[in-house]
Amino acid sequence: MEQPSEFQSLLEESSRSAWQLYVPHISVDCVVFGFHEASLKVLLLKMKDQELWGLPGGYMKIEEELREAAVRILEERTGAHNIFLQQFGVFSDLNRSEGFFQDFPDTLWMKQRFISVGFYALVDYTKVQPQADNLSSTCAWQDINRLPELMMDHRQIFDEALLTLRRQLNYKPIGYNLLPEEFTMPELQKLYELILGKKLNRGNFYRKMVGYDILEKLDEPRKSGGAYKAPNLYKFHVERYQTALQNGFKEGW
Amino acid sequence: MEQPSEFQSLLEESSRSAWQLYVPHISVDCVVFGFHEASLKVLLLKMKDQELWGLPGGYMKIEEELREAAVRILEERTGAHNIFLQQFGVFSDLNRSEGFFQDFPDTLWMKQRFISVGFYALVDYTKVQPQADNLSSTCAWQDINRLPELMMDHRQIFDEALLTLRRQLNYKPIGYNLLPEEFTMPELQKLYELILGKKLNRGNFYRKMVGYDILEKLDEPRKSGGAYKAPNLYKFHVERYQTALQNGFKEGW
DNA sequence: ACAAAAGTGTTTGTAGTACACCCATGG
DNA sequence: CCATGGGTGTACTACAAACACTTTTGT
Repeated sequence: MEQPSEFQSLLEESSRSAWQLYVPHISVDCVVFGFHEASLKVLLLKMKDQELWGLPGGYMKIEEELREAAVRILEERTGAHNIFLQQFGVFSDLNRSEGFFQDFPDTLWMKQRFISVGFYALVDYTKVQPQADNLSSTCAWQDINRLPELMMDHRQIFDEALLTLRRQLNYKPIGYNLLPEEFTMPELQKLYELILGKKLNRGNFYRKMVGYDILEKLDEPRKSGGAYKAPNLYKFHVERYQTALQNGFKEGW
Repeated sequence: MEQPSEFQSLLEESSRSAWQLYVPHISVDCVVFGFHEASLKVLLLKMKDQELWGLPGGYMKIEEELREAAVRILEERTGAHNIFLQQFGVFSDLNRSEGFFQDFPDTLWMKQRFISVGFYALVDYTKVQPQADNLSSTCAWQDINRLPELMMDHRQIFDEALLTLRRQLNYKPIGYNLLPEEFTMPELQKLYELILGKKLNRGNFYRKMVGYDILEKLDEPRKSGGAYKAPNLYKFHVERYQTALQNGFKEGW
């Protein structure tokens, strides 16, 4: 008999309390988007003793609702509060975790069949302190265009999240949640371009954003240590932002 | 001690086999839309011994995926095959079934906490034979504008389904699944108006539909037993329909 | 001078909305 | 003739897309 790996010992330890704490068969996976240095990032965990990365996830406590579980998981992983969360799909393939757990004992909590509910989250990169959990060695931001290989069906979950984010760009408070309090117009445009995966015309974008009447221009431009003209700073006018979102920026028919 | 009601006996009977057959804590609820006599209908079940109605639903078998479970449930309730199914949300409130089952014994399968995944379905009214299940006395179509009181959170589930249907009207094969093989332009327009809850301009609707290039006009008009001019019959050109849907009829940005 | 940012103008094309007109046809 | 259905014309509006010009500002 081989020695169980350290990873397996950890799984077994978490497993013991899990049976009491959580509702079986149901899990939550979160796709956390952040925006930094002109690129769109996702928060990933590198599993201990494994080359694979995974999405932050967890289980639903007996007395919890799904969304509460997602909030709790995200607060543990990011330290941030008031995170924008949106459910986007359920993943129930029979064999979705088969490959990953096949070498581990059947009594593990994690080896049950799980139906996973996907949430995507939008966070202010500057407010997040990525924290690994007890099964992972690292928690880090990764560029969405250069993702490492992901465990189980997490790649599919990520793709679905990004697709949903794209579709909801016109209707949901997306800039508001991904940008710091104060930001510049080029930053906002870059963010939109990254989400949509294509260039947008600057002049048109400017007019459109100003036209929505949800931005407040601040008096002072960014005190740039860099070169060239300092860009104007903006912040969202929260109240008008909320009401604009009620109607949606636009809809069909 | 009171006698257990007939309804309770039935619950207890179903309960016994359920523990072996199904994955606990996970259920499926279906909002089945049909179109008939110029109104939009939903398939509902009237619970035995109860005044309340409920959505057709069920549980996921051990070796089943969620969608397969929904398909099975719908085939049992409607007799129809190849039903268009779309997942639209997860309902996980802690107390979502509390009120309904409070007078029944705690050992009942149904009294567990369930996380319910909502699917909406679009069916050809003429192909459906509503079938009650063993807990319900009636399975019947109800006008969406005159729904009876629904059990648990089924009203909320229905509302969410209708909202999703409305939003997806431009992107998904909605007319195709709700109408019989052959239909007239006024019928198609009426369907759209019912889903959207508002009148549409006839001329514009006609041009738009013809412009999508997914309809085939048939040689013969409807041999109307009624009065006035016989309307033209159309059917969907399945192939062009599918490709048009790939792209979506329209998108933002 | 240069490069980035800001603001505005113009043109073209497409799509939705509203209204109106004419024809066809079955009773 | 009338009510319904079919098909088209047209004008107004909104918006997107592409492009261009100007001005401001920090190094």
